Amino acid sequence: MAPRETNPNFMNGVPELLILRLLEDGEMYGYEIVQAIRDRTDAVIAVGEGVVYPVLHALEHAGALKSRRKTVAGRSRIYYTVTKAGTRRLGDLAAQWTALTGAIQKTLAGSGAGGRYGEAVS
Amino acid sequence: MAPRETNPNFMNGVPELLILRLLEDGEMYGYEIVQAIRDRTDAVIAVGEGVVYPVLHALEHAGALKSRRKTVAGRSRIYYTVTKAGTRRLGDLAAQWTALTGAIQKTLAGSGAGGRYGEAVS
DNA sequence: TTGCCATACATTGAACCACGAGGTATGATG
DNA sequence: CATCATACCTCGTGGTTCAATGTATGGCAA
Repeated sequence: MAPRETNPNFMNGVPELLILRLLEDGEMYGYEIVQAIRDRTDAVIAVGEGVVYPVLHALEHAGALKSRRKTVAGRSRIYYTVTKAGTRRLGDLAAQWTALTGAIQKTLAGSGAGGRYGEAVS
Repeated sequence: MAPRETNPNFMNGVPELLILRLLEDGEMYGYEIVQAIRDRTDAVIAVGEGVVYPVLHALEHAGALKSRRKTVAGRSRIYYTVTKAGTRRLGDLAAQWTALTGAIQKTLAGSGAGGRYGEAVS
């Protein structure tokens, strides 16, 4: 038989994708990102700080982000910016995501004459 | 502080969704489902048997599927059919999935004038 | 007739990611 | 002066998915 070959962790890294995309529009700090995601998705997606901070650190460590400290109103913030490598990574993740959702969408829409689940909800 | 409230396991259950959707078009057996998913998605999504069988058992246990044994060409197969409860479940999952991808899509498309990541790939 | 591969079922251990809870510290508000 | 919102961080847990492995049978070729 064909030697297994399934695609590993096929739908992870969405927080990473969202974070990179938000930062693409301008520098932000962690706490701000948490709220931005909640706000822009009408709370459909709400990642906690326990998700965001580790991702931020990992991305910086991987060279996809760079940070600078800044103190605003006595508050110390760490602003993150996307590097060139980060933009590439964003492109990759976005492409993967598009392929994945496309495939699922296609399956949902299917060819069945009966119920159809691929249409918009509202 | 605002009592946390993130949305738990926000993108799981995709295999379950696909399996239910496939079975909606007619009864199938496990091994067949594994290949159907790979075929219909052009191998973009490929779940292993180790994913499919447990899901099948769980769904049957939950009353969303019912099964019947059938021997074809000396091969013993277990065919699964969606129950009324399964159809409901499928509807729920599909709605969740639509909401989720919609939210992500919106964020990807964003308002940024620069790069846009929400468009189709090809 | 003896391997070998595809079919067809199933289980298991590890890996991974996201989650929630908790922890520190400061400024504003009452 | 106490409480809340800001702002950072880490750790343990839990749920899913993964690859690997196991069993058994049928078809096909050497």
